[in-house]
Amino acid sequence: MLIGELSERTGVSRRLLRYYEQQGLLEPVRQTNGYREYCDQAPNVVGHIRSLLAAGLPTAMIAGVLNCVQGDPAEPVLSGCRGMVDGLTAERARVAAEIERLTTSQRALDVLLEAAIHAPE
DNA sequence: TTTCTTACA
DNA sequence: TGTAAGGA
Repeated sequence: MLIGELSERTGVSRRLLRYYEQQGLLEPVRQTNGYREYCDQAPNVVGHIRSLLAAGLPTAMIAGVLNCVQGDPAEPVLSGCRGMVDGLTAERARVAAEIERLTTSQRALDVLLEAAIHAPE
């Protein structure tokens, strides 16, 4: 299918679809006229890209994960990506650290707000 | 009509 | 990201 159809079926703009290609996330073949030709799995792949992006994964890592993610984006099926586990584990650790940092900020704000409640006008 | 690339707002 | 330009 051409970019227009893929765009309609995924709700992702043509512009963004071309951007995904630039990032190495999608690799459509080119017709003789230069038009991008996407495979039947493209809609699913785009779905995976969106969920992976939502998970906060950097595009560089998404490119790798896409090679072993299949099926409906709602219920991803992973196969043969043991090599990805380390990367994903590291990413999870990064997210956990971020949560800790934010939690610390939240506590600091709570202390301030608590003090504000008792502060005189 | 649809798509392509490049580049600017 | 949207959009315009200039082609195919």
